[in-house]
Amino acid sequence: MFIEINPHDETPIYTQLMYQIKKNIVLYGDSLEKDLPSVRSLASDLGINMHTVNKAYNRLVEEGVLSKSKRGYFIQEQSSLIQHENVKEAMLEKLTQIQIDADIYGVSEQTISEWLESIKIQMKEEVEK
Amino acid sequence: MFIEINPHDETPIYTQLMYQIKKNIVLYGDSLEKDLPSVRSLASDLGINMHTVNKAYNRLVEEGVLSKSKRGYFIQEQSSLIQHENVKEAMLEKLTQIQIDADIYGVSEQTISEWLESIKIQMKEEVEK
Amino acid sequence: MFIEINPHDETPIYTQLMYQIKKNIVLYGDSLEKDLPSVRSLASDLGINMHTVNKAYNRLVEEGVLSKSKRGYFIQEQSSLIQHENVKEAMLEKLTQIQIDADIYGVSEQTISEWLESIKIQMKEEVEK
Amino acid sequence: MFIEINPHDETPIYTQLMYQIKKNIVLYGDSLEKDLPSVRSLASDLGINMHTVNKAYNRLVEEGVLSKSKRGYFIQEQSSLIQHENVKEAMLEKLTQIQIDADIYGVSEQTISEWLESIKIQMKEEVEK
DNA sequence: GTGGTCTAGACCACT
DNA sequence: GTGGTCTAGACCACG
Repeated sequence: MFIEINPHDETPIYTQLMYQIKKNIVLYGDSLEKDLPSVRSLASDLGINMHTVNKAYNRLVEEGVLSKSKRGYFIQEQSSLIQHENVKEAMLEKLTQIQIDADIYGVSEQTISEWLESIKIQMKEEVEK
Repeated sequence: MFIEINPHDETPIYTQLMYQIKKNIVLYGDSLEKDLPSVRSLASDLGINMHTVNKAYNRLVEEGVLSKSKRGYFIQEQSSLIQHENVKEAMLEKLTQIQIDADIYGVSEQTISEWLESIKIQMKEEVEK
Repeated sequence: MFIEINPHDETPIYTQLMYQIKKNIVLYGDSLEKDLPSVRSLASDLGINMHTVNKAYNRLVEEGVLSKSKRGYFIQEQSSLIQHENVKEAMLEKLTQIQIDADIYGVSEQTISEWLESIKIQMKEEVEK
Repeated sequence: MFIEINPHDETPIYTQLMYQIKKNIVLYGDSLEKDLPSVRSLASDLGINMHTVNKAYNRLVEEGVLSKSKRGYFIQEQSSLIQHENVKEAMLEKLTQIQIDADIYGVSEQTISEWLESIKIQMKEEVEK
């Protein structure tokens, strides 16, 4: 797990954490340890509070990305992931906002495609590091 | 201006307002009145707080979508819109999150394209109403 | 809202709160105020911490019983309640445990029906108080 | 004894164990060996901690389902089972919660009866395996 | 005044 | 040593 938190970012730490964890799963997939670091150890590693990690973990359990037991948190098999309605709604809202902003700022569809491509490339490069 | 606010939504009202105004500009463009309703009247029309309208207007001024004068707020000429760095960053962040969620939930690029299409169609239909 | 918390009960306070709120909705339904007391005021009324109330409220939002906005928490229209899988699973697990315990302790089906009846009657009586 | 433990489940392992043992008694009754596997052997068979098995056994002794002697744990004669107050209270609490959830989610009494039926059928089918 | 987030620290249940 | 729960208190965003 390679996790980076930017404390000066305005997006909540727990949200950053959620996406960092998802990113790790997407990038490293099956080669990752199935059991996640304990809330407390990850918290101290990242220099943040235990409760913040806890919130991120539990949100991911709600989303179906993780599972929890009395022994800790685990990465769910990707195949068993069912797309939750809330997640879809959140994606649609973001897409709508992107569409409106693109229209008003004159950002072409092609530009957006290029941005997406560069995001993907950047993610792939992180794997190879 | 056709503006709909959902006070029971989790997204801040001022954000909703910003996108509703942008949407109107995108959809109706030049056929719109250039001067916006006064802060007070819009607030009372929508049944929301004056400060909230103020915040939305001022943010849009910062983004370059509106301009402010002694006599009120005006829609900027679209041609003069400069893409602000903040806006681009916000769009990139949303795109990154969408990309990660799409990967982890197995949403194909095609599905996302379809979603985008339906968003556009839905917006066009609103014009014809 | 008539809410009673038993601090000596082993079931978590936030769980007790969840069921107390649901009970109020079931019993008093439409005659209830749609907006709930603020997390902080309810917390101080009950002599418990704000975060505990918060947790109960948010869980109920997840279950679809409440909705939240920037202005506070609201009771959802009962008609719009969709039964979440998690809730059904929890109910099934409880039923299974009840069934096993009933079998092993020789509690007849009739006795269980009687218990259920008395629970219902007790709840109705609380309304009339 | 056919015992299945799901270590990734949220319900405590010792609780799972307790119900699995009770289930075996209900299903196979007198045809079961009266003496239970030793704490150590069951723990290693199931790949769980010794203390966990111990806790489950001791709780069942408290409930009157098992008895303990120098030589190990034994299944009590069912006829001698006295219904403990704690057990009844636990059952009543579960029933109350089920009742409230059923009311609020619009689950009819008939549906609950059907669920109970399918639970019973499922348990019977396990015997025949 | 509303909730959201984050921190700090304590005690408990489970393994 | 794992997470769960609860408390206390601070600061911030929103309205």
